[in-house]
Amino acid sequence: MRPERYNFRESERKWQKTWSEREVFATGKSDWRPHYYVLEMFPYPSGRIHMGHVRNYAMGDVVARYKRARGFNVLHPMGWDAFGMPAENAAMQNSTHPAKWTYANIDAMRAQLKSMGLSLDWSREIATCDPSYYKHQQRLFLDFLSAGLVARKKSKVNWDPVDHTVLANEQVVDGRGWRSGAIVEQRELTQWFLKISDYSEELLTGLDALDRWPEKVRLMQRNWIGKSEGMMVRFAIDPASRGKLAGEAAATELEIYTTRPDTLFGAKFMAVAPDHPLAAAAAAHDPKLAEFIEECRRIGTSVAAIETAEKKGYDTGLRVFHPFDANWRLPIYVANFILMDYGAGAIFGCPAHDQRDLDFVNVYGLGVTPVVCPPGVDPSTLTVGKVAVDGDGVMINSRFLDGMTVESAKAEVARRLEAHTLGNRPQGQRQINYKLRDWGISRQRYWGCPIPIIHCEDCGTLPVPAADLPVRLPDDVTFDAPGNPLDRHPTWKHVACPRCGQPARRETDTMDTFVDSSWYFARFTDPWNEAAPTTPEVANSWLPVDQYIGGIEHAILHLLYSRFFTRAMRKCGHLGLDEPFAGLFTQGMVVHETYRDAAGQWVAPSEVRIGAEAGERRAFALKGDAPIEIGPIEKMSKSKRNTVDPDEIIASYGADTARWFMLSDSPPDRDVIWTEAGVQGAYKQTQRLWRLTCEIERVVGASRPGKPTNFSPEATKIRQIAHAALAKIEDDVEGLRFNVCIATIYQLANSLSAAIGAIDDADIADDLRYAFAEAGDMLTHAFAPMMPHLAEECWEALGHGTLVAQSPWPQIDRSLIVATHVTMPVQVNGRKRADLTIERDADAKAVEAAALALDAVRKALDNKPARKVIVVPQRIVNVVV
RNA sequence: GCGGACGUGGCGAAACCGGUAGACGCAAAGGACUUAAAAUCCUUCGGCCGAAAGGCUGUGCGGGUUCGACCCCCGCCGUCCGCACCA
Repeated sequence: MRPERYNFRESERKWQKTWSEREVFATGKSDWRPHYYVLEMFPYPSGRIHMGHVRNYAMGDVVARYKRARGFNVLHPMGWDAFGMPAENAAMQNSTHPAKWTYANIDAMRAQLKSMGLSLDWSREIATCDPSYYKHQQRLFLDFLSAGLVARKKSKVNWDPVDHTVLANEQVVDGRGWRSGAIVEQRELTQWFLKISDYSEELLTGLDALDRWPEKVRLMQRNWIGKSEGMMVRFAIDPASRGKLAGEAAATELEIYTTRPDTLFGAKFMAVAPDHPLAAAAAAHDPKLAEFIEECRRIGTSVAAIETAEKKGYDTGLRVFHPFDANWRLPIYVANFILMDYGAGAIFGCPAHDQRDLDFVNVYGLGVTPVVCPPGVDPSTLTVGKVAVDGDGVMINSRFLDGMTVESAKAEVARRLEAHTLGNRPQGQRQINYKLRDWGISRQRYWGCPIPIIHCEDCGTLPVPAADLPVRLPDDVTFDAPGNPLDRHPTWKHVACPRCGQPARRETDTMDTFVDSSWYFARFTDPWNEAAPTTPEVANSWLPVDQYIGGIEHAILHLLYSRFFTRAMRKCGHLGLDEPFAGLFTQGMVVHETYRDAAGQWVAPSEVRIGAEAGERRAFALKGDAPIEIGPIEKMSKSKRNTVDPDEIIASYGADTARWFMLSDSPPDRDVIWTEAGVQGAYKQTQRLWRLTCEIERVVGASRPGKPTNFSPEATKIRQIAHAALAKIEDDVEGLRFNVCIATIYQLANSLSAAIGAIDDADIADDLRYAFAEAGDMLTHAFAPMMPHLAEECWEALGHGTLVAQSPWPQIDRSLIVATHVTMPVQVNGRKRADLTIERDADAKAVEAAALALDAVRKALDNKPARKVIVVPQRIVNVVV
């Protein structure tokens, strides 16, 4: 006799051991079967896995196990995104070494992941902080350098004056450093850049082919790349106004960028960015202007300030000539809303058709002339008040452009300005601009990949010779002072110049951690290669990743950087493809109710008892029974203490239950609400499936019958149910609709339960026993990707000597699914009145006649003749009176 | 401000191409078994009328197209997300 209850503790341990001993999930290196690469975004080793990880990895594991059953050679690896600031923060707080802290966390999290029973190939495990990984990253950096994909340039950065380090934009909150609380300064620092903007156009057009990516992510990347088509136009500066400028070499012209050359006759002013060279030149003789520029700089960083800042400007006194009218002069302002690093850092202002320009003009009273008249508006009555006019229309007040459409006016202005010369060059030139900036990767941090560069006073900036890689992080560093420990290390940075041998200085900046995660998916394809980052023919055989799964928060940064890296690696011969991820799925978050006590302090779910009072849900403290306020459902976070520890769930209910609950109910791309009742429900289902399997085993008996040649109607019915359900489950898993898939599994289980209840136990015929055995196998296969431990236990109970994890997906007999008869609803005037069961291939005439003959239909018609009968074969009949 | 997504029972949701709205699950109510509890099993479960059969109504709101609309079109309302002085 099988035990009544399924003991998850015993079974999960047993099957995990079996899988590991038999190396069931190690990916064969020489395997003729088609490849399938499924990958979940690898975790940062913070110390503990959280429910978001459980959800993410449960989904990936369903795909991996399913594809393995479908006959693919599946690659499903795991690693650690192990560099980053938390390790340094921990080092400062607990005086432990970042490496020690990180590797201890990795050990703890690996054990947690293993307790989930994931079908991972642990032999390929990598950690980005390991020299065996970052040595190849340094090699990639040097290859990119030789390929012209690396630049060293000055740029503005967020500088925290207390912590002495650069901060990422995300780490600046309301103009202050997130850790120190100090007001962040804008500093010019020389930084290393990866030239992602070389690929702006390719990264943009490449999105079109990523048809298995969420449209939302593609759109976000499109907006981020921010392509715009416009013109660079040079305006001559009126010599009479140039006295304002300093020096003999003073500028004679001003170049601007515009996407609206058609509105040139609506121009009222010119504006340059506060850090534009012309602004600096004009400020040299104008202390008030210098002060204005300084003020703009101070406000510059804070997002909040930008939102509320009014449009402000300062008239330099300089004047330019309108390109189409030598008698038309326009003033040059320095304005706080012009960005230096976009376009030319200067614009011409057309207030009628640009909201910002209009706001500006309304402050300084420079006037408004509309030049585009929207359709259906009388030009003589057109006025512009507080809202600029955008959109299409007909050109007015624009001399030779009058009457043209916006589009043809743009073309006409472009044609004329390209033909017209200023100096010896065309006055205007069509140009495409992108918002995408080059990627600054320098970080003044210890716990990151060292940039393999040596600075020599005589020879300049030199790459570390390949033979000297890796540039290893020194172990003996201190974190007792702010700033970069590498920079103040007594010896590490002092090296001999690889060219002249004189004393030189090592680069002490390390790489942004996003570099580490930009190519790990490629490393997984051959992590044993010590000589090179990839083995191209192996990498090319696995990549692109067939299914990548992770959070939407990486929609831009990580997913864009990886797309760039793949192209850069292709250029250097490490890969032979463009796109790293053929399929992308972004899963929703795990959310939970929040709780607060009377004092307003957050209370953890584990400290709360949920009860009912007067029919309403109420919460009480486990200790003392004080009432607890139930707050809104929010993303699980430590600060609100609404987290649930996966370890505790796995200990109380088992990994299968945790996985099953994460996959059921909510669509995978939406948030899932974690509830105690939901977990308990999932747990009940594991027991129910186990009981059902035991019953099937009892019906089937000790020896399985062979496949009979004929099946009784009862046996056929069971086979139809099982085959049809499995076919639907295939579709659901392929479409990543796990919640629907689970509903179908429930339906199958319910049907089989009912069928068993209906049979007469006395004498069970072989064909029925066969049908139940087959249905039991199919049911087990159906839930095996979600609850793999229970599935192994059931598989064994059903009399198999093999592992379900290594068994092929059952063959579906499609002829069983197509029934001979169909039942279709019959509507009268769009309202359902009856069901009609008829031969599947009955022709429309026969269906119509049968439908009209139904009592319920005749009654609904009430002797009135049918005006029209619509028959959709195998779907529906609608009788119109 | 710009862009996008979503809105279906008490709750999570399903409905794949315009064809039976609410599959499946949770919660709830009633019952069986039990000394009792847990576990398990059975029944009911969008709203209104009705003992039932059945009828009417119903997918955020208002229109439209269609034999037929959760689905398509137009106009609103609400929620969430992303971007944001990008010329």
